[in-house]
Amino acid sequence: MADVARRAGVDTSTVSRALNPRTSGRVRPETVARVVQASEELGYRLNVLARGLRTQRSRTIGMLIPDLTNPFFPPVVRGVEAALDEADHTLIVVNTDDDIDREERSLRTVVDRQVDGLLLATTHLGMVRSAQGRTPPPAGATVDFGGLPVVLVNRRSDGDVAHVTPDDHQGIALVVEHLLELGHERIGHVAGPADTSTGHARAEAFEAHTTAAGVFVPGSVETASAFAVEPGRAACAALLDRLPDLTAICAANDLLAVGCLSVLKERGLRVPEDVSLVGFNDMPLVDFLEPALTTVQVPQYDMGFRAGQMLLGMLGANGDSGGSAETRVELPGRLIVRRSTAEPVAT
Amino acid sequence: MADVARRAGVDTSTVSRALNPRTSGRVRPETVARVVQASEELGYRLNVLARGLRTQRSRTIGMLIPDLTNPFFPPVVRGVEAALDEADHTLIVVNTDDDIDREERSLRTVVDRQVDGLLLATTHLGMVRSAQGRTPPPAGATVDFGGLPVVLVNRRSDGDVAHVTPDDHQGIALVVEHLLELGHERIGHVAGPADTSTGHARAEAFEAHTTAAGVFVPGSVETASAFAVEPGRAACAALLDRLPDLTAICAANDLLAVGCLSVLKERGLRVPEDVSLVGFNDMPLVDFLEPALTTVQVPQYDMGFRAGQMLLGMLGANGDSGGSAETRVELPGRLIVRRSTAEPVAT
DNA sequence: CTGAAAGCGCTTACAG
DNA sequence: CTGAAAGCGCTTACAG
Repeated sequence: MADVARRAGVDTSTVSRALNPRTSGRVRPETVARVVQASEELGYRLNVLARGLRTQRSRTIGMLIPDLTNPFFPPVVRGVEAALDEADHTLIVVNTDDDIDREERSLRTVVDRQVDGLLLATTHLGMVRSAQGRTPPPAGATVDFGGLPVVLVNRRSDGDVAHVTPDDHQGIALVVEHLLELGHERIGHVAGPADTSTGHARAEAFEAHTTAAGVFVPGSVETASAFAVEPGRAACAALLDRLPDLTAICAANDLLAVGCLSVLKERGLRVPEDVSLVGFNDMPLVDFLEPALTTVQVPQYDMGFRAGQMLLGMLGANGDSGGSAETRVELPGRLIVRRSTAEPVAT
Repeated sequence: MADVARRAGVDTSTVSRALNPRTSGRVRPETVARVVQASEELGYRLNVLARGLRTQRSRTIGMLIPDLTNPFFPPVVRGVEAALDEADHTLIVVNTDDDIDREERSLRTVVDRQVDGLLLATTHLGMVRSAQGRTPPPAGATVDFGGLPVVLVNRRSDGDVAHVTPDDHQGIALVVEHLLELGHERIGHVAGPADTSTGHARAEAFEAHTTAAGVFVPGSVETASAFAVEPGRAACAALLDRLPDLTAICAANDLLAVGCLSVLKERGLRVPEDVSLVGFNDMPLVDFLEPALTTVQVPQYDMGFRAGQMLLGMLGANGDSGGSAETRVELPGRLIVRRSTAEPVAT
């Protein structure tokens, strides 16, 4: 920058003003032109870290996700990236492996990098409350990151933390309705872990909607230990053992549904002739399964985008000044009907 | 830091020395203890950005990938993260969408953030040469980032840029051998785009190995326009039209194989009875396809890990001082035999 | 409209 | 072993 100043024959402070769109109005147009030219000739690039040190804003956002390897997250991350990009912010994503210790370390890493805000797609909600400093940290949640703005992604919290999540109730409603219309009356639910807001909300929605329709079957909800294929297999097996006459299974996510599919086949049950099966998320390749999986498509990219925008809004960093100050958003899903659901065969 | 200094009754320079493991040896143990205690009481955390400004090392690495949404990359990214983590560096990943303009913008973003080095998993190789400043930038590759160390991931370059890639020749050799052993003699290859080093290398390997075995069929290589399902369908259809009597297809990647599988089924060809099919990468869910796909498992995590280590090595930032200075690594794959390959039926 | 000065939070020769 | 000083590359009141 000193070089640019010298070449343009001005002070560095003028270079700074000239090059900053927000302040370039205050400097004479000819001067701006001279500075711009000098900076281009020199190939000058602003050191954004130095700027951050001075302005106390790093224009960086930290995002914690459990596992990048889970296909649910990449589209979300891309959405966040897109939103941040518009406001010239950078994203740092860190994996936490769903491990509370790693979550704390990751949080520290990211906070130490002076992020301006946090996006949490992470499981252990206790952390969030602690983060906000609103309650004494629950056991195991000792990290404090001094009032940094945070928005939860794909997770809700019991406190009043901002979030954007899929609309689980609406999504499950779509599934139950679809199954009802086909004529199913004995429907099971392979639920996700109860300590995830998503697993919990979907199970709750399942009970609510089947009950409302008068078709809730006691014992029809089996909770898997994790959102993965193996736990899906185990839960489905348990469910089938308990209620062999189920004609449809609603899984809390596609991986769980894949687990169900595999035990169903193993037991000689045909999908959808004997048992209809529905997933959640519409992850890649699920349309090439046999049969192609009926599932709920969640607007993952949008979720990320909205979450990014929301956080930027909290920072006063996005263009639209008087934009909606909505702080809790639930995005509706879309039912994608494929081949894994059909009318139950008459018995 | 000033607060810590005051509380410990020392100068900030002493605080700095005491808290830095590399220099804490030079300060009296009691002083260190006092400083550490003060910093803990105050919850002091080093501002790594300020440190970076002073030391001219951000301890940050930039990584460009075409598309995080492609399941191939997340494990690679995790590997990189793991390697960097050990040396206390942070990763910034940016998507380029395989678009040359976005690649340049991404590069700029990341370079502007003062990264110490670059990991490029990106397609447009021209850029790399330009990056290294070894040749006049090819048309369209105008970005210059002044001698930053770079290592290519999953890509090779014609220059002498460091890289870590899958060993495509070895992987394809595994496939061809497997097919040969089963008795196939008319094998087709659905190749990836020729302008990707991976697509190119695999096609080359396919020709070399089938030729060496005396079973190369002229016209048996059809190049897909991209590594995706639809292009795989198109290429497979073209291949089948031209050579209806193929008994096996080797696809340059799993997505391409999925495309093949779908046209094969559409045409009433059974896999593996009529046509055997092999993919590459072993992406998630490919084992739940019908039939489960035989494929080559690439050590993605390891690739990322090695690449990260290599770059750290170039920066002199990793623990092991005299470590191997290998600069071009090709990691062997493993053939995962599942149900999509079998002996050809006798005619 | 522009310059001189101070300062963001650190590290590191340089003295002592 | 420790302090005082300078400086990394910026921005921003404060004068003029």
